[in-house]
Amino acid sequence: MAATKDPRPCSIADTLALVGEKYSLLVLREVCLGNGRFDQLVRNIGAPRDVLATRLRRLVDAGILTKRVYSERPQRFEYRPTAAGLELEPLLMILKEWGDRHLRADDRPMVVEHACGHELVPLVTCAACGEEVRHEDLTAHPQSPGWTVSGPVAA
Amino acid sequence: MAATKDPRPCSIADTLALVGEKYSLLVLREVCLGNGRFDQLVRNIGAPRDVLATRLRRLVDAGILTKRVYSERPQRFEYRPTAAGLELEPLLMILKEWGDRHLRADDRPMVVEHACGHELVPLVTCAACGEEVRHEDLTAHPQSPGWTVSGPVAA
DNA sequence: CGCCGTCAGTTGGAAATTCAAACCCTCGCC
DNA sequence: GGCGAGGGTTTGAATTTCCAACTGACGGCG
Repeated sequence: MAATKDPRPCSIADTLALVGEKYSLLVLREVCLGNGRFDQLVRNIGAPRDVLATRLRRLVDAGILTKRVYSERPQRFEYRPTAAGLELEPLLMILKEWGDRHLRADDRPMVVEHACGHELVPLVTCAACGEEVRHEDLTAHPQSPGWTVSGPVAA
Repeated sequence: MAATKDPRPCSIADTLALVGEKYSLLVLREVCLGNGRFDQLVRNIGAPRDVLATRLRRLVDAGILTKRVYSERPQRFEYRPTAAGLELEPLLMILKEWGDRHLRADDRPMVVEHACGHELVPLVTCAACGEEVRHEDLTAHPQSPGWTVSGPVAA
């Protein structure tokens, strides 16, 4: 799990170090759906119980989930997303949208409805101008020397 | 890698099966930055060469990357994102934004500029109404029986 | 009380992956 | 001929994953 050499310093990599392991984002999915109990997670995700236990510890440590007691005697727990965890939900929506479009043929296993009454189609926009983000409109500026980018990728 | 039992059918899981393995999204990052050559990828990502080779094959098979010859004699290759690959770039922006906000203290290693002249702050919005997506505004509707959701997660 | 069932994990050992370094092959260049 | 770059593959050891079984604290039932 240690970094091999010294790769590009990057917040994407840092975030993935927390939520990029197998099953972690599926845990977040279930927890966002309100299915936060251990056995529900095992069933809905299909992960081995030990791996799941490890992931849950990590996500709680990272401040993405909290472990709450929903019943003393018998003691029973439930995992819920923190505010920081909920901020990752858009990630799930984009993964879902991509999968629906590219991997499925009109048999979407889940439909998400937005409060406005329409089915949610998530769009990533620029907070400053409101435009949808397109690759050609982006320019990356590395802040540390030595970590260059090779310019825009033309079609 | 086989699914343990039969977990919830889900496009999020399907998409993660393609891009959720270790390093895959970092490959996409580099390729979107224009650093598509094998040795660049090894250096910038810090992945073992063999694992990287495996990931690249998988991403090409999935239609997320293409392998192009940029020089015959000596034969040299370069990986580039396909249209489908570029559609995953917003994912990277959200991971970056989350990491910048939660994992860093004003030492962002990369700044992305949008064509509008401002630094990019990605926002996920509803295509129908334009509003920013908030957890409380979403309702999930599973399409297959047996895969319930336990209702909204209150604060 | 004795037994069964649920929930939330832990344990143990075999199987699959990852890691790191070394190696290979094709070329261009001097 | 030797060196170096680019783009991988091979090898063997170190980690992780997987799976099934087990634990332990209860609650309920007869």
